[in-house]
Amino acid sequence: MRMSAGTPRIGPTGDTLAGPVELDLTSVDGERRPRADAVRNRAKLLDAAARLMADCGAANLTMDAVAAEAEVGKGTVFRRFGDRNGLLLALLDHEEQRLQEAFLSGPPPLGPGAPAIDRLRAFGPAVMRHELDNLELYLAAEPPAERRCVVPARGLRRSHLAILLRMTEATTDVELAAETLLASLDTPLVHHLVEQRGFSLARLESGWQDLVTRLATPLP
Amino acid sequence: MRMSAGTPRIGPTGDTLAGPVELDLTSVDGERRPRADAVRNRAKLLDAAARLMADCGAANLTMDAVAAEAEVGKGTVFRRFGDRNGLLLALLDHEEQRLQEAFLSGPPPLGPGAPAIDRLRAFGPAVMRHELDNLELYLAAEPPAERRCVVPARGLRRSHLAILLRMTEATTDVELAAETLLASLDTPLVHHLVEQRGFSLARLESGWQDLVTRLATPLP
DNA sequence: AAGTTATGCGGACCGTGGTCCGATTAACTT
DNA sequence: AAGTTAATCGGACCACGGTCCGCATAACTT
Repeated sequence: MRMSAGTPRIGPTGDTLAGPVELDLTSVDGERRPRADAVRNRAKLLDAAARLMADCGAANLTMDAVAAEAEVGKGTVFRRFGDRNGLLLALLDHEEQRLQEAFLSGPPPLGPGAPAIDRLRAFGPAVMRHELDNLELYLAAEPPAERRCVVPARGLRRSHLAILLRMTEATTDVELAAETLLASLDTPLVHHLVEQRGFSLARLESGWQDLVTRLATPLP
Repeated sequence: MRMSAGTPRIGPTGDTLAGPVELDLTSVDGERRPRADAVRNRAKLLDAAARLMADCGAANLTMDAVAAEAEVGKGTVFRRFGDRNGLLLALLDHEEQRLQEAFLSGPPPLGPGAPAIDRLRAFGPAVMRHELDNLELYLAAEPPAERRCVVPARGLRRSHLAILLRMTEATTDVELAAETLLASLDTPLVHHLVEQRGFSLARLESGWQDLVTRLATPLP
């Protein structure tokens, strides 16, 4: 459905020697350096999207409108981001990176420096808070069923959890436990619990702590 | 968004006595008995939808096509089911009921008669198997983010889990634990684990058992 | 049986997501 | 500097989900 990607790639580029060093920089695997207008347009589009999002809310963010606001053809939007969801995901990326920094290299107990179990305990609340802070975006960018589990951000969270779990004395199937933890942080779920069912954030957080404890403690 | 439902309802029906008994049957709360052609069309639509689903797959199930196949106007489809998702949900309903019967009144250990902990242990595998059996439908009928947690089927599963959990010696926040369990059975998640990540069903099942055990066992 | 009402019907209509292909132009070659 | 190539651009185009409103008719009233 998406691009054949089967271009033979028998290099008729500068090849053997011509633009040697920087070619390594831009093309790790034979990729092409993107054209100047392409990156310019990408930036314009993201900017326009963010602006419209702020003004009209995510629901009214139409692809046509983004294209118009960015003064760019509609086709360009789809070329750059694949589909509406891709655009939203790209927007989300920025926020997500801040979260990632926090648990990859931020201060303990979330970041490195604290015992794994404490980092695990801190992870849930951090994610919940982060997602509730950027709720609209996270809800709007929710991918459709099949792709939901494959979104890169999820992958990172997943392996982070798995690594931490493995450092505890847990006897469980670590991979699965990570999935379980991940699932319990699902944005729409958390949102629903807080908004429609009246769970306090504190309750959710202590629920998370409890879950972590139970998963990281060997059964008697 | 859906019907005002504010009709005053000062009963100009047969009222005080005319069609007394069956009126109670059809109108529990003053509701109107649906018109004959309405129920006929509803049936025709569900039938047509099922047929198309079997033939072309869920992805190609367009509302126009269903209307045409049922020899009915397009408006009727939307009137009856609200939106595409409503139609899918209605289709799903039938299968879901079979599952519900199984854990509400079927044979133990899934149904009543076995200790709560065993029923809990049996619940996960039953749901997973059921959803994987009707995978296409369950995936297609996945509601969009906001409504996902509110779908009736989910409510029933939730309270069932909560009730069983309360019957064990669990010390946890039962409501939350039920949500966690529910989340770990999410159809797209299970599907993804099995298909893309190569988890065996057996592994998922024993993962479920483990999770139940940990949630239903008091912490030391 | 005929009249009245309000419920359901149907298909023209609209907005939006997504595709396609000819014109355009950046990057590389000579 | 001019030419070549291949990727980008852009907007006309399409399909599908969802709405609307005048018409038909089932169910109730007399």
